[in-house]
Amino acid sequence: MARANDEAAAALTEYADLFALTGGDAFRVRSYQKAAKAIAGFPEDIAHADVRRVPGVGEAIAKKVEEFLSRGSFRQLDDLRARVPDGVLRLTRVPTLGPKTAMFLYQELGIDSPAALAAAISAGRLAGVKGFGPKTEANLLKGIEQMEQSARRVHIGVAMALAERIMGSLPVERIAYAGSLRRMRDTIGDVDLLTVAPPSVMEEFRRQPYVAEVIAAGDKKTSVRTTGGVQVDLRRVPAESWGAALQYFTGSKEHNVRIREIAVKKGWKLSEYGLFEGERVIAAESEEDIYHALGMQWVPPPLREGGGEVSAALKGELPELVTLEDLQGDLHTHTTLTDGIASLEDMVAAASARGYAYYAVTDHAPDLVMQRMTLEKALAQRARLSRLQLDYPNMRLLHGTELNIGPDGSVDWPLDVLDGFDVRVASVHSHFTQSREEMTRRFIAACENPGVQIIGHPTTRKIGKRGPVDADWEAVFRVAARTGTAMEIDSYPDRSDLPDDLVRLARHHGVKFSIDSDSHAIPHLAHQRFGVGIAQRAGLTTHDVINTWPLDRLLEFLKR
DNA sequence: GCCGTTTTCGGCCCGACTGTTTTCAGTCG
Repeated sequence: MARANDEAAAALTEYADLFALTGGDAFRVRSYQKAAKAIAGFPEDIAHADVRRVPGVGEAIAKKVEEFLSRGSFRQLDDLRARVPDGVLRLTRVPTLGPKTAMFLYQELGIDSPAALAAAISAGRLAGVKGFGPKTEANLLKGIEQMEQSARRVHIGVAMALAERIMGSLPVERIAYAGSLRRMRDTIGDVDLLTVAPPSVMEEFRRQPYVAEVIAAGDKKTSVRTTGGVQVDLRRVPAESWGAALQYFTGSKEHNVRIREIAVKKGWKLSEYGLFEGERVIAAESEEDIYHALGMQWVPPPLREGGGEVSAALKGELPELVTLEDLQGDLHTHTTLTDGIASLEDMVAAASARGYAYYAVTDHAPDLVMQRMTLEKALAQRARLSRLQLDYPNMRLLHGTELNIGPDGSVDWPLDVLDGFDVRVASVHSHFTQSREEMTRRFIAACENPGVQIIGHPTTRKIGKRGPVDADWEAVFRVAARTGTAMEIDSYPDRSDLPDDLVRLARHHGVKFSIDSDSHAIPHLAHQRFGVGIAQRAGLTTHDVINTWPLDRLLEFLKR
């Protein structure tokens, strides 16, 4: 993972936001945003490649990025940071609150953070202020509350990239992540790392450029807050206790309580140093040995949530969970034809390098007006794809589309046009606030449409930004099962959608799933691993996941 | 600030929704 890309992209995005706040030209704002997106999605590490080769990066942005790479910031960014308090930037993270409003609140009322805004609304200071009626105030308060709830936690994409960066930065014999990250939870509070290394690793860790603040510094455990605001705990463990430490620090707490009870019943003791009978070590070096010694199957980390997995493992009845290697392809991806940033040819080449048996290109359909799709463009893409197929004898290219489920449940194209696509994903992209009844009717109508095969990112949540839509999911899943409509597990980490509780519910009703990346750039193809984590936590097997199936069986299913 | 079989200037994704307004600004996807 090219981390320099992500950091440079983050700096440019921050600059774009600050530039917008200070009244900068909107087209330039867009240029910075576009360049940031392109840099984040650029397959090569820009620390070692010329950033001018990234589309959307010209001389001016290249200079900024180069300065950023050499010293962690650039002059124009420093200037704007000095002019706009950090809290004002955070104001724009409140849903429905954009740059204009944020700057107005700051300059006219001295409101310089979401917390200050909440206090001002509660104190009635916004009453009578032009543009702030009762509904706006209520919406803002709700948005701030949502933000505060999700603050301090990051989605798995951020946590995983950070963990992998840290692991790569320390020259140690052994290092691994534990905690909720290893359990592949969709949000992570702090990152737990275990290492086998000499004590000097702690000082080396504290000196790394991503460390903003040292919270605790010992020779067994060091805690820091990173520049991104995430807390990271690094623990040194003895090599002979590696498995016990991994087990202990992976959790969950509920899971570990159950495991320790079993040990105690046998007259043993389980700690982060091992499984002991008195002084005698029964197992400690490997996690598998510990579980086996306790008379149970090794439990895959995503299942370790205290939800019946321990009794299942004792009976030897854990499901054979779907794995990343089981996936034969990806059924939801984009290209530059709509909002992707890599060409059809490049995306297909990257998919082939991942060894897929099949790969679907599903650019947006016309109803999402901003994407400027037309039937002519879609058909031209189909022709391009079939020519491209000749170069990939081992991978079947599927021409698909991501339809837009309108407020009434209808989709972009009539049935005869839909029939021409191999893969039809349909997703909600607007009207998120419909009532439960309307939303339920909307999804049911989409499931009953014979032209729809897969419901994309069903709840449409964006972690830390937007909650899930409200629907009677049980009713939707019943119809999906009856009509053979698959639910997507969208692996894009800020979506992680469906969430695992709804996956369990859907599976209970007999629904099948498609674990897709929803890629808009080449590196996104690797996000499928996050979707597999959700599927594992929900107990899915290859039986449940249509894109683990061989092509023939998949196509048969998609015929409905 | 980027880009160019509309090419070195003048465009740049565009329409809809929301809450407020009494004709529209701001935000979003």
